[in-house]
This record gives sequence, C-alpha cells and structure tokens, in this order.
Amino acid sequence: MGRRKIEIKKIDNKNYLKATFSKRRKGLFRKAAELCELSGAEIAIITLSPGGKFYNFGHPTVDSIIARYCGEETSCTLNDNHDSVSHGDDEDLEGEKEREEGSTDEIDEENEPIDGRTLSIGFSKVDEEEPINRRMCLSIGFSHKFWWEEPIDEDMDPETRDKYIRSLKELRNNVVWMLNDRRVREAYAKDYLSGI
Amino acid sequence: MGRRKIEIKKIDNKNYLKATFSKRRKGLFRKAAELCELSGAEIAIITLSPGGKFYNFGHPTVDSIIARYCGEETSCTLNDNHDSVSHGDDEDLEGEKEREEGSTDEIDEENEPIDGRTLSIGFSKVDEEEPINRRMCLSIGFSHKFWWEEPIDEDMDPETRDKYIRSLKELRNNVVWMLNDRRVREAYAKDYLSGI
DNA sequence: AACTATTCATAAAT
DNA sequence: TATTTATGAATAGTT
Repeated sequence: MGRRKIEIKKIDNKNYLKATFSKRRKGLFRKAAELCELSGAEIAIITLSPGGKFYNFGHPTVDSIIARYCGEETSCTLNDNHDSVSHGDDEDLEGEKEREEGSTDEIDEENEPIDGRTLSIGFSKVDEEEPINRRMCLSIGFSHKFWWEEPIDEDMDPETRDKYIRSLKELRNNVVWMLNDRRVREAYAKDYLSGI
Repeated sequence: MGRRKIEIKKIDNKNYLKATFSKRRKGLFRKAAELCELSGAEIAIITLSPGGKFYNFGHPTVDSIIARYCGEETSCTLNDNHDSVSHGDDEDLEGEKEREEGSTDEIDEENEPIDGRTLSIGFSKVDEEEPINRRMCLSIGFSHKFWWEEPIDEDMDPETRDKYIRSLKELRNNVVWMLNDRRVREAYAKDYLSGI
C-alpha cells in the first residue's frame, strides 16, 4: 500500500525500519480499535519492538484481557471455546486458513440488548458456581437500575454487607466523577494518540 | 475500503457482524504477521469475540509474550521501559485538545503524578475515618499498582474479602470499558447534569 | 465463500 | 521529523 509493493522480509536499514514499525504499529492499533467498536470484541495487543520496548493496545485494557485469557486457559479444556494462532517465522499464512471454525452463532444471549442510551455496570448475579467472567457483566439498555440497587449477596453478614455496598456506592460515585472529568478523558485520548 | 465508507460504530445485524468480525480479524492478524516479519517485533494479539470466544495471534507465541509482559509489569515502576495505550474514542476529543493544562495538582496529592501514559482507577486507601469522597480516588501515573493489590479491609472474613476483591476487579474492567465509550460518557454526563 | 468497486493504508518522496 | 501523494492492499456490499 505505497508507492511500490514491498516484499515482506526483515528491513535492514534502521531508520527505515523505525519509520515502518511506527507507521504500521499505528495502523495495526487503529484496525484493532475499529474492530472493537464495530463488533464489541475485546482486544489486547502486546508489541515488543525490535528495540525491546513494549507498545500495547487494550480495549478495555491489556491487563483485563490477559486476566480473562489466563482464566479461560484453565477451563478451556472443558469447553474448548478457545482458538490460538501461532505465527512462526517460516510459517506461511495461507496454510492457516484451513483451520477456521464453523460455529460462531453464539453472540451472547445473556446480556441486555445494546441500544446506545444508558449503561449500567452490573452483576448479572453473584454466584460462586458461575465462571468468573459470567458472574458480573456489563449491561447497556434503557434500565436505570444500577447494581447497587440490586440485592448483592444475602448470606454475607449484615455488617460486612453494608460495608461492601457502601464501598461500591462510593466507587460508583467516583466513576461518575471520572466520566465527567475532561482531564481523564483527555488522558485516555492522549494515551491513544501518543501510541502513534 | 469497500464499496461504501462505513461508520465505525457497533454493527447491529448479527450476520453482518459475524462476517465483518471474521474478515477484519483475519486482516488484523495478517497485518501483525507482516509487522513481525518486517521489523522483527514480537506481537501477541488476544481477541475475545462478541460471542465470547478467544482468537489469538502470537509471534513467537502468545504465552511467551504475555510472560515477558507480566515480568516487565512488576518492574515497570522502576525502569519505565513500557508504554500502554488504552483505546479511547478518537472522534470527538479533537476540540478539547486546546486546554493543555498547567494546573493538574487537583487530582489528589496522594497519587502518582500525571504523565499521560497510563491510568489507574484506584483507592488511595480504604479507611472508614476518611471523608467519603477521599477514600477512593483516581490515580494517573506510571504506577501499575492497582487498588486491588492494596489491603482492602483486613477484618472481613477471607471468603467475603476475596469475593469483594474479585467483584471490584471486574467492576474496574467495566469502568475502563465505559471510559472508552463515547456514548456512555454522554449518557453519564446527561444523568449527572440532570441531577443538579 | 468468492468477487469487485471503493476506500484505506502506507512506501516513497518532500 | 512531519506531511503529502501515488499506489497497493483491505474490505463493504454483492452474488
């Protein structure tokens, strides 16, 4: 995609390498961001540059996705809801096209439909038996019932439960504070743009 | 790059969503592979599809890169050889760039200084005696120590405490997600302002 | 899943 | 180093 077609092989010239790495990393992150927004996917990209520096992209965050990935790893032997592609040096990409899955009809029926109006941070339920990434969920919808209005966990002792609920209420207040703090939004935007 | 220009927003139609996710994920992985070969970078991409399925790319492998990333995490407060991007919405933040602030000492003196690199939502401490809006706070800085790594409340019974901490971790993930969603910020701003 | 009109990404130039 | 532009590559809509 430039003035000339280039061969995909290691670039020798250091200056050209730096420029290309920078441009293409930026492009890669933009593509990832678009894919997140279009599909609602969560994506983490960890890039270790030839100079040994990390440049990472995460939506919502690298760490949250790694945590889920690592968590999922433990149960993936049971439900096999997991796919990995390892790209080695001598490996050609075409060969990997064969192993594409045929079953992707499960888009997540458990959550509220997205309508773009309001969002509540919510537990679907607090249940020790549920896998960790199912116990709590994000719901976006018309509802203004926030999680701190729902029963939390009835068999906590009352004092602890109150303390717990108060903490979450305060966290909610701070979240609203943050959401309305332009500096925070700017910090996020700057993070994104500085990654270019 | 198609017959029409499309807006980068959540796709409603499930079939179209599936097709687009599949095409773009493939494109993303190809771009990553090219970047690896051109620059010699190591890249891991962890994708959690809207259907809750993982699709990963790794060169040389996802796990080896995660291992290095996690290792780096623990020492990043010391050596600062680390960069993270949280994906914000790049559309509507342009106009706000004007106000490069010179006065950012408002954020809470107990926290790390703002540097525009990383952001953590954190408690400074959990302390019943502190005023309610000081117990929990926002910290922006190099530090990757998040609040759930701090002692929360030692006289909770261990099981409840674990439950509490896990809940807050998930909540934190959702908060970051929210911070990156323009619609959510707008919805909250509306809620917030109407409450005055 | 394959095609192609179009938009997008970027290699080279500036 | 940043910006511009010509061109190759990715993909949206179609079949």
